[in-house]
Amino acid sequence: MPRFYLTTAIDYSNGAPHLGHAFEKIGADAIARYRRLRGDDVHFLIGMDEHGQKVSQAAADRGITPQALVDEIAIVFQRTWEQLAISHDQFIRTTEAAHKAGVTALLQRVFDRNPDDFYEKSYRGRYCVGCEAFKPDGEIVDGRCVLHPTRVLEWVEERNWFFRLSRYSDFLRQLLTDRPGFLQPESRRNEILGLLDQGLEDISASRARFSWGVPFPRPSSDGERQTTYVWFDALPNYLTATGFPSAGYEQRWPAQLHVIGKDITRFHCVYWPALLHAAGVALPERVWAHGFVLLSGERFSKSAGVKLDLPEAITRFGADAFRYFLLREVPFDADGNFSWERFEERYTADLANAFGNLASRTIAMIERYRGGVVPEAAQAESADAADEDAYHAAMDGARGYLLHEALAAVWRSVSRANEYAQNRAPWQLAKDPAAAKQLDEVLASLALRLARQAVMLSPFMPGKAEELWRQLGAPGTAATTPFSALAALNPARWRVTRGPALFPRPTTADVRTGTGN
RNA sequence: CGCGGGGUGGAGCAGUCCGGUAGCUCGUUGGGCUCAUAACCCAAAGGUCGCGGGUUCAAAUCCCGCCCCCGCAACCA
Repeated sequence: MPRFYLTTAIDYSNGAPHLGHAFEKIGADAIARYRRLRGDDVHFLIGMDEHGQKVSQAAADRGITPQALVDEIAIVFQRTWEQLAISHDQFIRTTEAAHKAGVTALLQRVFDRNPDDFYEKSYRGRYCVGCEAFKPDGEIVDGRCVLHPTRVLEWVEERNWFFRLSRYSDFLRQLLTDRPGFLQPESRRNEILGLLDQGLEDISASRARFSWGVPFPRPSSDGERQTTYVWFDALPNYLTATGFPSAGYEQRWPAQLHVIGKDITRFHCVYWPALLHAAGVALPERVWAHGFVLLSGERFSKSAGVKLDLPEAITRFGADAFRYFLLREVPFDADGNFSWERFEERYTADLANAFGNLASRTIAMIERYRGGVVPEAAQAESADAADEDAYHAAMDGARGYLLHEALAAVWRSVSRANEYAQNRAPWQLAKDPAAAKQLDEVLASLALRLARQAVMLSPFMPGKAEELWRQLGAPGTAATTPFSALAALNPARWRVTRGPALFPRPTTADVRTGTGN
């Protein structure tokens, strides 16, 4: 059974989860669920990045300990992931003892194997607490950081540990060249190659200014104990989650896939492989950098504040519809827009009218014409081979993870089923006793198509897929019906049950007030 | 200045790598069906493919120049 260890970026404990966090989790979750249906041994990791000066400062402002603060935030995130039916197998937090021990061990391995890779250097410049970084002149306007104009830049001189990233340029170029699939989509790979062409500078690996983090494993020459800098703490979570450095971590590592936002490709495709290489640890197999969900064409930012209430957005049409909308509307390899107008359009057209109604009419006809039992048919045709191929081609990773294309393929098959119903007109066949066999064939075919669609959609809308599966009277659950079993699926004798509408049409009140399903 | 992405019927997008009737969804209009969530099916109208020039028998697609929008700009998820 092939292993499939996938991760998302861990989220920074800096407020409530927003649409961007949700998009990444939902996309990765669809991939995880898809791999399970293929029969892979999936391990799906998500988590929190809980260290850093911003956290300790925010905690101090509220008069609580940093640990109390991140505990609180972790619960809010976990509740949201539960609401969205994220099927992660593990939730890592960088404040866990095992993680901290893993980071220490990883850095220690670098010291052991490449003693020159960490060195001390003085650095002098203006420091932005918002960015937790020194700012070059180009990013300073009126003495303030352009990203955090409300904060005052501090003039700081400190001696830190640095990582000799510059010596890994060739290694990284080689990595991206030899393994073109290591980083996708292509545009992101080109960006990183361009970055490498400009040459890499060494990066700092420790901070003296705060202690909320993992102690850097080696004291400075003056005896000071610094704190590991964020990326050297956060990135290793993927590795420490496997139990590294304890024996057996290689059962899971290396990861098959890191799902990240396009803004942090540099850290995942430059810093991270270089660090692992320096430590002599295997590299992840691939990185997928998705785009952003924009709100009316603009990126929402931490500093600009959340512009969309996530819990409300999820409850408005339900978690399944929310997942569907995001993954259908926003290409997983590029940016896309979120708007209520589009959401309502897609909900009504795709979910209620096309798909929900297909299920409704099919089940109603089986009840009305065949007493609620799917008839035996000599040939229940599926006729959706091309769409199913397209679905898998979009999902299996060969071209990346084009979730929106996979959904489009399923909807082609939904349209085809509605056309089929129209053309075969079972309501006419039902009037003619001599056409009984034809009617059986049409009803069985429609039931079969719906069942296959339910399985294909279960990675995207696990709740509704299961509901449809139950209404069809299909055996077991959609989530445990592997793709390999679809070819032999036969709906004969399933007892259907007409339930409430799968996706009820929104009422005017829903649209206006934002309540409802 | 630089790097990346984008500018295609009313809206949102595909097509551009490998030139040759401009495609999809929504919306609009007309028709059909009546199993179904006033859903479904068929058809039609609607586009100087950002602007200008060039290559070519032929360009949304290749080349040159320009305009506009968005993001990044080395240590911010």
